[in-house]
Amino acid sequence: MSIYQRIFTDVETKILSGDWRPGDRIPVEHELAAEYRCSRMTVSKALSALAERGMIVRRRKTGSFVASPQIDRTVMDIQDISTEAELAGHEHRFEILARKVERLGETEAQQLSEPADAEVLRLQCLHIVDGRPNAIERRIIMLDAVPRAREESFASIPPGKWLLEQVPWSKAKHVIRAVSADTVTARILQIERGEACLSLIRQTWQNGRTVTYVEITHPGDRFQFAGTFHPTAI
Amino acid sequence: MSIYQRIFTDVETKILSGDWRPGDRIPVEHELAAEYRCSRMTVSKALSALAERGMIVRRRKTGSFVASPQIDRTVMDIQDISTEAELAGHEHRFEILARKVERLGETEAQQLSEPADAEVLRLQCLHIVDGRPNAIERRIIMLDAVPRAREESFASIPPGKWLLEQVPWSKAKHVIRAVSADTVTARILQIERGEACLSLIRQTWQNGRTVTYVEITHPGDRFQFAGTFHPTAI
DNA sequence: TATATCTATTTGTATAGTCAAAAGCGGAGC
DNA sequence: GCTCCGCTTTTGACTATACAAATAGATATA
Repeated sequence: MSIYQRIFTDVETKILSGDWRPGDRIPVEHELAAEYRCSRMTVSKALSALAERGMIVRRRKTGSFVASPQIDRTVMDIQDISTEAELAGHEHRFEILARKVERLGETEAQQLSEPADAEVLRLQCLHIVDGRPNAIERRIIMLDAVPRAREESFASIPPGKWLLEQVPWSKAKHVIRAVSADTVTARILQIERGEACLSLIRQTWQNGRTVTYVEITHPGDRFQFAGTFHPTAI
Repeated sequence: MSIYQRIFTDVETKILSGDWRPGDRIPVEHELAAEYRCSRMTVSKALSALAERGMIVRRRKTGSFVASPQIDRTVMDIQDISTEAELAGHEHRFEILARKVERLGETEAQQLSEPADAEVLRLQCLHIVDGRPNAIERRIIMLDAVPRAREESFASIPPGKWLLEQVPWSKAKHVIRAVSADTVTARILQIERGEACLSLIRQTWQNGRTVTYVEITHPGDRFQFAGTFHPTAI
């Protein structure tokens, strides 16, 4: 393994493990060069690669800092409903419909590839954009991965936003489907039973452990996912 | 603009313009270094960045080559129905339902941000996977961007696959929605009218010019998009 | 003929330096 | 107080060079 790869993965690991938190300053190039007994060029190559991936932010004179965790925006321009809604200039609020701590059932455990008795926080949350129901969020948070969630009421901050601030992101899986609204969903979203809904399932990992699993169901006529992708310039 | 950025964009432009085609060999590092009057390190930095983005492939002793164009697989694991279906081990065939050359209408022109009188090839195509209708593809190909499409019948190769082989990709926009099947769509896909369908719209550009615009409609119960994304290692 | 070995080419990694650009900071002058 | 100037730190770009690793192709050997 080359030196700059070692530096890259060492720094990446410290960030993903939460050892270095967003905003923390990373040792300056000549310090890392001394630590790894290599030239500044080699350190620079590793840090530049991390910066390109958005893991860190570099500024002359002030140094390099751990960036705020966020799902890769080049992947899909959806991550957190409240942020998205506000960016688009809409009024957003939410209601927690249910919140309980329990253990994972057999079927779900298999679905998540997690042990059946794992303790989880189960949340159900309704998002309201511009006064109309916009999405139902059904979420499971693994309590061994995010113990702080046990004390959080989510009264003033939606779960998705809270998690993004708490947990550095390392891997995510998305599934997008079209489904017909069942009776319960239709009632909550104030739509007709059988209407087309867009369902997004996302499972997020940190260092191989599941952090959260969420299914977000939108009324099909009121929502769409959009993203522009291109090979970014240097 | 720095030297390595100039090299990067020069090579990128030659590839995206079709000047250098997939498989073509790129001048070796010392040739480019002489051309740009810089050191080999600088050339190396530019070419490595291109390799990381998947624009070129580098191999010791043999040199660097233009990679085959393909939609960034980290973005979304869908690009071309026939390739996807075959990779997943399904039997795939397709039928061209309509094919005509015409000029862009006012509404559509606005939607695509293209001049209203632009000549286009309009295609409608049904995809059948494992014997069942899987998707309707409604496609517009801009004939000034892809003149070769005028002579192509698409009898033996589906339009999506053909385009991927012809046109290098530079930018794409996706919109995913859930829609209820209208009468025509329902009849073609052999589903009930009003059933939930997953609609994917993709517009692809090359050097700022629209290449193609396509809407693919899947039966909601038979299809989903999935993708795993993580910060890739060096 | 088939296989092993050598050689030349090309990329990959690293060094030790230079100079430049950005930007925070303190002090001089008003 | 405020503005401007120069100092210093840190990153950014680049050079010239060195050696290593991979490997296609030529050559030698069994």
